[in-house]
Amino acid sequence: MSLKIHNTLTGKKEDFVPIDQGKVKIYVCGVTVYDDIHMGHARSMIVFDMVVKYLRYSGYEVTHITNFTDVDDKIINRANEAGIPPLELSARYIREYFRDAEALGIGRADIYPKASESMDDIIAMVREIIDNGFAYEAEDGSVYFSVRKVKDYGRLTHRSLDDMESSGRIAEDPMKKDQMDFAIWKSAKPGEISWDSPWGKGRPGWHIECSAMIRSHLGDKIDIHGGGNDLIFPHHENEILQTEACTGEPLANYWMHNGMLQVKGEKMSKSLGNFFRVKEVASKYDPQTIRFYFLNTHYMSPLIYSEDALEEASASLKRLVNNYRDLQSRSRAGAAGSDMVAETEEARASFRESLDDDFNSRGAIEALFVLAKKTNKALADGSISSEGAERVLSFLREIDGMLGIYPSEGLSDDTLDKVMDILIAIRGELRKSKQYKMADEIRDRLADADIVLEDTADGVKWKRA
RNA sequence: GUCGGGAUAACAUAGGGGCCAUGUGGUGGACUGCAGAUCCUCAUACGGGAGUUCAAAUCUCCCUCCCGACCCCA
Repeated sequence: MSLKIHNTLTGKKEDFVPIDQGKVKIYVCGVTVYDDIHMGHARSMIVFDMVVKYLRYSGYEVTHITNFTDVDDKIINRANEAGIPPLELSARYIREYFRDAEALGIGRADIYPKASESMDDIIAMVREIIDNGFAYEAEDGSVYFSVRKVKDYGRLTHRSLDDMESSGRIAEDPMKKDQMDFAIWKSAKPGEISWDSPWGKGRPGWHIECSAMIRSHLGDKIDIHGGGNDLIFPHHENEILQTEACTGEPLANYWMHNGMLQVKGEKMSKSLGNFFRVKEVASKYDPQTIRFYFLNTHYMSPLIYSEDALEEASASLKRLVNNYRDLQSRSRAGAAGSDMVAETEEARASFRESLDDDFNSRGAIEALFVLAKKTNKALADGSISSEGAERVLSFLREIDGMLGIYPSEGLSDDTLDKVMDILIAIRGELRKSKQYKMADEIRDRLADADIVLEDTADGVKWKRA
């Protein structure tokens, strides 16, 4: 069984073969930091977080890089409105990004390069592209990539240059030799943030930063390049051209693109104004629920965002969490019974098989529900041993390193166990003497403290809410 | 228009030639002082049309519709 990845470049699912055995170099496009991130960004972040974690789980040594675009028109405009320097604005939203990422349980990338701090690499690359004859300096000091110089434009987009040119809505730019040419260096307008370059003061075009940062941090060629599918054209297409203009080699072997989050059938985006900030959503739903919501569907599928959908995710996840809590309760009980080896191994195999199949997290979660059904049954008839419960729990913790959907806090608080034993015993006496009012009050007040008491045929059980 | 991804029960989603898919919600039971959880049970499916096949939700072809990309975007 081996990992398969849907490659946008070929449009097919392919066996994953890394450049260096046992190692993976992955670059995931980050965000332009001029505002808080929204749920669409969250989807991409959670998806690739799962991808990176699964690669590591599978034994690969992964180097993961995600960039920040911190120099750009929108940042400049926002900064002007706010009356602060652009890099101060972007620095602020980088801080907010990390705050939100943490709230979503996103693991840290190895490096987070910024455009503003990669200027030497960028300028060197622009110069190299010019030297190799793929770009030209315009009268105003901007540098444009000459798309007609490459023979196979559109490999990722699966369209020919002529197709695109005839359908494009590109504003006429007198500086360009061909209207499909794109800026890799933009000359500065008066008073605008800029860096010195051989072509005068200016700043990088949007696509060049990724090409330059990948090259300086990961080398000429990487294994996986990821991002939202809205980046396929022109961003990723152009990254390919820029890098190849220097190296003569393909930039990445596998291109992965996540599907868009939609609101009422329309893409969630800043420009449409239909976005929900991670901050708002994270204040109402815990990170586990948000992660479950996104991972409960394949990363490439479109997903329609709604509060109802999150509520449903919350209800669904509760089933898994209840099962997890019940297993913890059984594990504490010191009971005899099945060791659950077969069930756990079956679930692990099924889980891995799904993720190996183009990171099908939905299928992996389905395996968890199947396992929960089996263990619930065993819990209901008391046929699972404490060791068995612990075995299942340990498996769930193992895979949760990737999914991040189970409760994060530990439950092995001996003191709490003892206190609960006492409370349950006292409440039992009350119930025996039919003092239900008092018994219920104990239960209600424990609920306020996020501890759930359940009266079952096998005695009283408790778990955290 | 050109490219890409889709259409699966009430809803949200997996699957991808034959075998009881998963969850939410709904039905009826079991358990139960109540509540909750859990178990059992039932119902509702593969956009439309041709074809291939012993067998199609799954393969092929055609059609319809939806979303996205083609200016910025995760």
